[in-house]
Amino acid sequence: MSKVMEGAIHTRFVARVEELVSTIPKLKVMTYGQIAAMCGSPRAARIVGGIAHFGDPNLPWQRVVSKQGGLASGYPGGKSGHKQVLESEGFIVNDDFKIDIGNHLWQPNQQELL
DNA sequence: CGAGTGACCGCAA
DNA sequence: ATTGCGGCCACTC
Repeated sequence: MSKVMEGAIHTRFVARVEELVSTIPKLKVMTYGQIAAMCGSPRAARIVGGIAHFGDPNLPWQRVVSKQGGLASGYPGGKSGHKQVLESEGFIVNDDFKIDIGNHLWQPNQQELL
């Protein structure tokens, strides 16, 4: 993977992604593609994944999932670890390591709409 | 400039 | 429904 995130280098894109992730409230999740789109690159979901792996560990990366609600294989402890973290936050994780994003999906825009 | 990387996404069979 | 494959894009060397 590009060593962008490994070196914890803050590029424009990375900064936006991290900032966005930091705004995800509890019991809410965002998809990689969604995040990428909001950061200006709808097709850069993979990049977001890379940032998730090597980005700021203080951020709630556990609230970032795939579009199908699938957990992250690269999460510390694997999907199992990811699952436990989510469950500890109150999420309901299936045996398939998936969550119901339809029920938890967070859309920052709705913040303004309120 | 060209090639390689990946916690993804979407389409085809 | 599941599996496989290719494209994708920000970034580095």
